[in-house]
Amino acid sequence: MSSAVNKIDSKGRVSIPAPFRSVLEFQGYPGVYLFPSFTSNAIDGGGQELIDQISLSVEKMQLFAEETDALSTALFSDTYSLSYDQDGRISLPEIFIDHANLSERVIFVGQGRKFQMWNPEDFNEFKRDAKIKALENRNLIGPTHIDKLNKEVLD
Amino acid sequence: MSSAVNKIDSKGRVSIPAPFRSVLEFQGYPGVYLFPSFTSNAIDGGGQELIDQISLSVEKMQLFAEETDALSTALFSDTYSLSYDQDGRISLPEIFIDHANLSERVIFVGQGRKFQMWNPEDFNEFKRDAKIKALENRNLIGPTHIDKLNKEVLD
DNA sequence: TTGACTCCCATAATATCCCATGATAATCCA
DNA sequence: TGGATTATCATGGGATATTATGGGAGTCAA
Repeated sequence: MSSAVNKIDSKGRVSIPAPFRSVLEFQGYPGVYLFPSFTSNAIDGGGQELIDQISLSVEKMQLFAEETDALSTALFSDTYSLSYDQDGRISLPEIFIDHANLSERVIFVGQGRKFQMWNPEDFNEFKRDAKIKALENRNLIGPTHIDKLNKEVLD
Repeated sequence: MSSAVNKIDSKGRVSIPAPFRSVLEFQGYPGVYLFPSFTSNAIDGGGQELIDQISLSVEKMQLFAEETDALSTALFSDTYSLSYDQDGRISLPEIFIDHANLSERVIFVGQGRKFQMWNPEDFNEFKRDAKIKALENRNLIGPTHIDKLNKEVLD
């Protein structure tokens, strides 16, 4: 839960927000696993638990061996394990910079056991769209004062 | 239900009123979950139960799976879990200050298991409007001396 | 060498801890 | 019962700790 915007400095380093670090350290090791999100221009991150969980669900699909190979290749080939320095900073591999369209600032968005890193502007847009879609959907179910709601939510 | 107006001090701290704290602690942990209200310039607050309620209402919207994920990401990114200090104070993230238009004072309005935080003036206005609407509705049902009632209620 | 990456330290801003105070409410007791 | 003593609470503020960030200096490899 929660989100925080941090700066990418001239050396390409960025601080993992302290609250996120304590969760990661609780899971075992002082570092993060990062991989590009499939569904958006964001980076997914998490600790040991996240990786364990992913490998587990891949293994469960073993019936379809060929697909599983392809899938785990796709999943893990771009996964990096980055340990952060004593100040809690990592330096982002270029592939993530590209994938998430990052430049000066990153927003860290908590999602329970994992988190995402976004270009802040992209995330705002994403957030706006998500709310609009939700409101449109509500409108299908029962007529509401959608203009008013839009205004409230989008402000 | 009760309400209380507390001060935001120079360091940005505000006391959670003691009666509210005892409800929160009863729910499990010495802290609050806060998020911006969908429908007004207020902050919704509560314990664990409140979070469960959010996830529930997201699910109730019957969106497609990706839309559900997107919406909960969007909502949770603005949801903070704040533990208060031994004096029962929290310091408010900037996003809440902005959303609820807060400056010097906050009014805590109890609503059963959850509560809202408002700018006191905004809340008065909201209350006034709500009463007017209620009166207008009554007027639709059967003619009443609405002007007189307005005067009585608003004074 | 140059560039990429560490490790280490400095600093400013913020958050947290801890204690003091005044106000109000609750309790006690002769 | 009424007045005095005790809690509880909101608030202020000093001291300390944490955090994000900048930058110097060292390491290693191409």
